[in-house]
Amino acid sequence: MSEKKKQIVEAAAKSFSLFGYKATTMDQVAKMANVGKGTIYTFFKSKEELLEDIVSSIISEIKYEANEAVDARLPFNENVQRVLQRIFTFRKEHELTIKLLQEVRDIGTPAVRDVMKRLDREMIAFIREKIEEAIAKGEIRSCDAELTAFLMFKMYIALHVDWEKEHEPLSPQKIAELFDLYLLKGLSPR
Amino acid sequence: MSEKKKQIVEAAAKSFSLFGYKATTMDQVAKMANVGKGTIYTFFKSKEELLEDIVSSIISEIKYEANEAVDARLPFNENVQRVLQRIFTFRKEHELTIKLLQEVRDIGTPAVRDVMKRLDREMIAFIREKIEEAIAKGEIRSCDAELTAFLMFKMYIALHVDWEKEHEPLSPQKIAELFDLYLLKGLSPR
DNA sequence: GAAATGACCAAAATGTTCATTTAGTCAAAA
DNA sequence: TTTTGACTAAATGAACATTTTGGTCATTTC
Repeated sequence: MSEKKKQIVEAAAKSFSLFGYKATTMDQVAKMANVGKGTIYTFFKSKEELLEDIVSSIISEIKYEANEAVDARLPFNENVQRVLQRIFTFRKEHELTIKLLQEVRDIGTPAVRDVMKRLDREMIAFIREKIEEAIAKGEIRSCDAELTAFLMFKMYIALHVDWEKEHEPLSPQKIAELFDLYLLKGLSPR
Repeated sequence: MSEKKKQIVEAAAKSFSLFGYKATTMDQVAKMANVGKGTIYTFFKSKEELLEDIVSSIISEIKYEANEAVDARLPFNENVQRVLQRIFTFRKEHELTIKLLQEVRDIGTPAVRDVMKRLDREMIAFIREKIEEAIAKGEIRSCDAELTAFLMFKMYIALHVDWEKEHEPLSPQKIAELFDLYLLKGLSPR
């Protein structure tokens, strides 16, 4: 990747993270990246594409981290927990992700909404792969992998995000325990 | 309840249902109810309180219907399914509920958002009661009833509402099956 | 001559003004 | 005592002016 492009992406990521997508202007990005505004448009055809590119990097990063969390020697239920925990820890600690999720909640910027939806979809697809692998290996009984991944994801959001809106947060141990009790007991091999 | 009050409540419910909460004016309600606007304020101290009163009725109605769905001869897992199905069928078919949920989604009227949140909370409280009864009777193993009710509710929304945003809708049978497979298997008595 | 640039432009966002609408009140009527 | 609708202060939104901003492209730079 060209040096200029790298500067642009870094500047944009920093500005999005500091001020949000909407509040970041292309002039701002150009200035922060020390390039002319026109240069940005030789690499990206629009502001939205710049955001998409950055979010694609985030997705790769999360997938990488989630894979790091997998330990082939552990059973499926422990690994799926580790993966989900990594994904949501990332979501909760990564500056840019936090800012973008805030922006969706508070302003609802359509471009940001779309891109965060894609992030969710890709996370579900990632979990789905893990489930399919586990089915192939006979670690869990056969099931609709897409649906199962979807439910796992939604359940994790419920426990990790929604519950805290009206109750005391749950400890990671508690979440793991609940996840095991409710979702995984139903998937253990017959 | 006085005749006038009944007229007012009916008119308001009809107007909220047709035009939404925000687009309904108190003059409109007064006209539809054939009363002077001032009369409304002898029964309700504000437009918001009028909405709250109407939603309270809806809550009672749903609770009544959900109780109707319970058959004491059936096991817990079937009853909880029947209750949840009734609750969500109501949500999906009741004109006023539909309109108010749309308004929250499209405009985000704060008063409506608050009142629909209360509806959710009360539904969770209702399910919680059923769970506590089942625990007392030894039909299911002991668990955090609030948390379990919360998860059941969230899972039903995921299957009934969220899944359809990007996939083919699930049949009621399929939902029941999934619910049983994932959530209830983990609750069966040891 | 390929890459980079920033002045430029149309369009979108934002600020401003002002007439209309609306939730809520209260003196008068029923 | 109960009901009412004209009234008011506040909220809304239509209309217009101004500024900002994403994106382009003729010109410059190396």
